[in-house]
Amino acid sequence: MSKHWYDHQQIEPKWQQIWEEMKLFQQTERQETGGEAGDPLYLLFAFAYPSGSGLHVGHVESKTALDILARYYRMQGKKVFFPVGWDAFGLPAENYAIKTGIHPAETTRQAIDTFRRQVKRLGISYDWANEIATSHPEYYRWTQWVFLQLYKQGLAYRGIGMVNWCPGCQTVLANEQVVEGACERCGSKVIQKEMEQWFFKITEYKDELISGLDQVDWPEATKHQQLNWIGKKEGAVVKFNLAGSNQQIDCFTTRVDTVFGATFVVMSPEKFRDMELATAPEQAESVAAYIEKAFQKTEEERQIGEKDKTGVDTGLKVINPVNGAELPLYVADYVLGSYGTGAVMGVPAHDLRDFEFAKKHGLEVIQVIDGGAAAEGAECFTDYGKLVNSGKFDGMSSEEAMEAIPADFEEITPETTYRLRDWLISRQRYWGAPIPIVYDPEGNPHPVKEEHLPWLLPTDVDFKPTGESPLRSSKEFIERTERLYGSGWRPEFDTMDTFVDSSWYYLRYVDSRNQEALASQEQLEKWLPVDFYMIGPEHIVLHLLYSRFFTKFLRDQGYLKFDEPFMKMRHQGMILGPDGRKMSKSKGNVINPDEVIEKFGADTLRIYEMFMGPLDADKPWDVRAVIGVHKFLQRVNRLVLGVVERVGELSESDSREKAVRKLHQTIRKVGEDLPALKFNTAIAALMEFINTWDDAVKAGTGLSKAETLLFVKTLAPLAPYMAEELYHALTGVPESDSVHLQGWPEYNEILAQADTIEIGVQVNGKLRGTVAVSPDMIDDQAAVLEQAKSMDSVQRYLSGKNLLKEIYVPGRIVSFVVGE
RNA sequence: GCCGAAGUGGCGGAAUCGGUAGACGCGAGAGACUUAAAAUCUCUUGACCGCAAGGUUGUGUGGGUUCGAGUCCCACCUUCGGCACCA
Repeated sequence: MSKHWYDHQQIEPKWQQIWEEMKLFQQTERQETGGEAGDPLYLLFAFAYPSGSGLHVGHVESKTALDILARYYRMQGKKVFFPVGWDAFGLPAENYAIKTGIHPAETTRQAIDTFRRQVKRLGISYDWANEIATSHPEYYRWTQWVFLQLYKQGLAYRGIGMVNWCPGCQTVLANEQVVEGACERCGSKVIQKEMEQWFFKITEYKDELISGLDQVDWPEATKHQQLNWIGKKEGAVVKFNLAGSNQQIDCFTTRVDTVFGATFVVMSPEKFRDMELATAPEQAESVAAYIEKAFQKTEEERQIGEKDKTGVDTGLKVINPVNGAELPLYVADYVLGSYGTGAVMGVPAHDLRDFEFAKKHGLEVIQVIDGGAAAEGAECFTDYGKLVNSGKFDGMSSEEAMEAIPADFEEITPETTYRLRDWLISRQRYWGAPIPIVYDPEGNPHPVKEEHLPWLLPTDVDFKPTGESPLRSSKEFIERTERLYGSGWRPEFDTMDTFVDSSWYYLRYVDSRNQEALASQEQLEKWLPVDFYMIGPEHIVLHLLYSRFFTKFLRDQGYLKFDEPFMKMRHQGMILGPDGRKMSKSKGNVINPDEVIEKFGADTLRIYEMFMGPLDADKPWDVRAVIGVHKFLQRVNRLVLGVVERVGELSESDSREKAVRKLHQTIRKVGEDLPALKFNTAIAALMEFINTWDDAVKAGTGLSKAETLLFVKTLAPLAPYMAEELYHALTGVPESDSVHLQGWPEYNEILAQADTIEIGVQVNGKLRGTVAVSPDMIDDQAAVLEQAKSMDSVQRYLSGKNLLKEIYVPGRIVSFVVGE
């Protein structure tokens, strides 16, 4: 081992401890003691679920990326808020409790301790003073408070919702517990069951959840997914009168231009039941049986049976308002009760599903759109075209007809429909925030009084599945309710979806110890909205939608003054196993960050993960490449310590000038790449610089202490431990000083310029040589062309030919076009 | 099926206001040092032809625009992610 070996096992723990004692990154505490100048900048990492298996290399990637930004912006003089917390409620801890009997609070506490230790070891510069955990009563107290605000405004309501029900275990199952349509525990077939549940009326904000996306800097693909989830569609509702009755069936359609081609109408089983339509005795039995069967179907079966197009004729007739045609009314489960109006007009000639249904049930097909050549021979033509068989609308285009037809019939009105449904938040689970509702002896819900918050999660609970919410088994919970609200009162036994916890945590962070409010106005206004949010791609639909909903709601209640919570957002990609597949225990391809830190150090792990490739891409782990990064850091260490120990003057030479230029170019490049999240190219630039510097040292010269210091500062956000160690070695300042309190180094504009620029010379599009041009003659068109033309390798292709065209794009390319 | 993202050496990837493709790293090969190994250092490394100078070819496929295309346009193929009987 050489004398300049960097021993991470000694150095990293040393600085970790010193930083902790100094409270170096505890922005909030620093503020209280006078604060410091600079623009506030809120950097947010999607808080993690503290799983029992500890920190994953994927966590390391996103935490490190954000940490680099935090450190870089601090050096730029910004006042950075970089908080940390835990999404601590959730199913895994509860399942573990069912298996082992260990209370989820205990396993969660242990898991958080492990995560905290690992994160600190990584050198993440979190502001620990505002650490939160959603399972802490002082946190979920405010989760419950938000629920009560929603309740007061009528946006939290009770309704009928579908749950996965296991008839074997007599219990509700989460979607993850349903494996191929069966209970993962006992293997029974899971059915859908209706239960009274609590909902949040997110649909109240559906339009603003669309328009608000214009305000934010998010990846377009993410916005797209949000839009698809909300699923706004413009169309029309056609009212079909029920023959011999004053009842009407509303059918939503996006293709009202095809209304003359309707040959039947189909209702969803739910809709038919809810409308309580009277069928003739001969059909009543088969219709009832069909509906019964449809409700017994599981989600899985509905999907498997997709192609079937089962259905039953009700015997009832409806009247098409556009032409008075009498059409049969069917009930079929290919029509969804929860979308549109729950009923559709069947236009088999122009809708594939209707076509399949018509084929199966022997229904008429009437073509009303002429697609021209495109429709030739097609049995079912679903594109737009010219209307035919549509009375006075014949000859119109589909687009024209979609305007004209609703304008002409009272029974047809333009209508917009959405895919988004209200948010079902009830969970028949233990490890979550209790829903702050109590029921009087008549069963009417009442909000828990605010003075009774936090409405504590009881601890005397049996976790074993019994078919009921675990909270029912708590004597304390029931006694508490009766004591506070009166005898015969009972609490709501369900807990809230953990997405509720995570929909507002970024608000609590800014004032996490506040006892009087969710957060003070002052702190909210100072930091929010979040400037930059880093989140995994798995959370881009629901978590974001729910958080945006909460933000808009709290704004309307006067607590917030902004519309969107996350102004800029980016996603980290997934780190795959060395085999290129998703890491999992069963595949045995999991990389443990602790082991990497043990062997190579946190700085190596950080830089390796940042160097793997673009942040948002999925990348496989390469065990050997980690060593390459480690070698790079060892070279850095050796070169810097060489400067510390050097005696005598530096000799001026070409290679020294080269190194100095490279230094300034590197500072510029890294300063550009870090805020652009291009960590991989920033590190490549640092490596190039090290190569150039090393060349200079080998040529008997090198860099001065002051120059070396610039480099160490440039390295500091990426390799915080090594940079701190080398900073102290170079300057000899006391331990209470830190490289992480220094300003970002400024580069010298002139030195950062390249001394000569190599420009390619093309003849007929093929590269035939390069010319070296100095920066001061870069715009000298004639001189550069002359120089290029005179080169032998170019002349060879020019002589004896006609020079048709000569092009010089300054600093880029010379291009000659020749002909015979 | 629909929506979205992406296809570049042996590997991870760089270069996208169109302008020298393959930066940086890994791996591989040759060499130096060493009793030997590790570590370190030097050189080579897209493919093909050539002793060399050099040439040809090359960014998923096929067309197109252009002096010039990884980058733009059209059509297609493959992979991954999301949604999925959404009327």
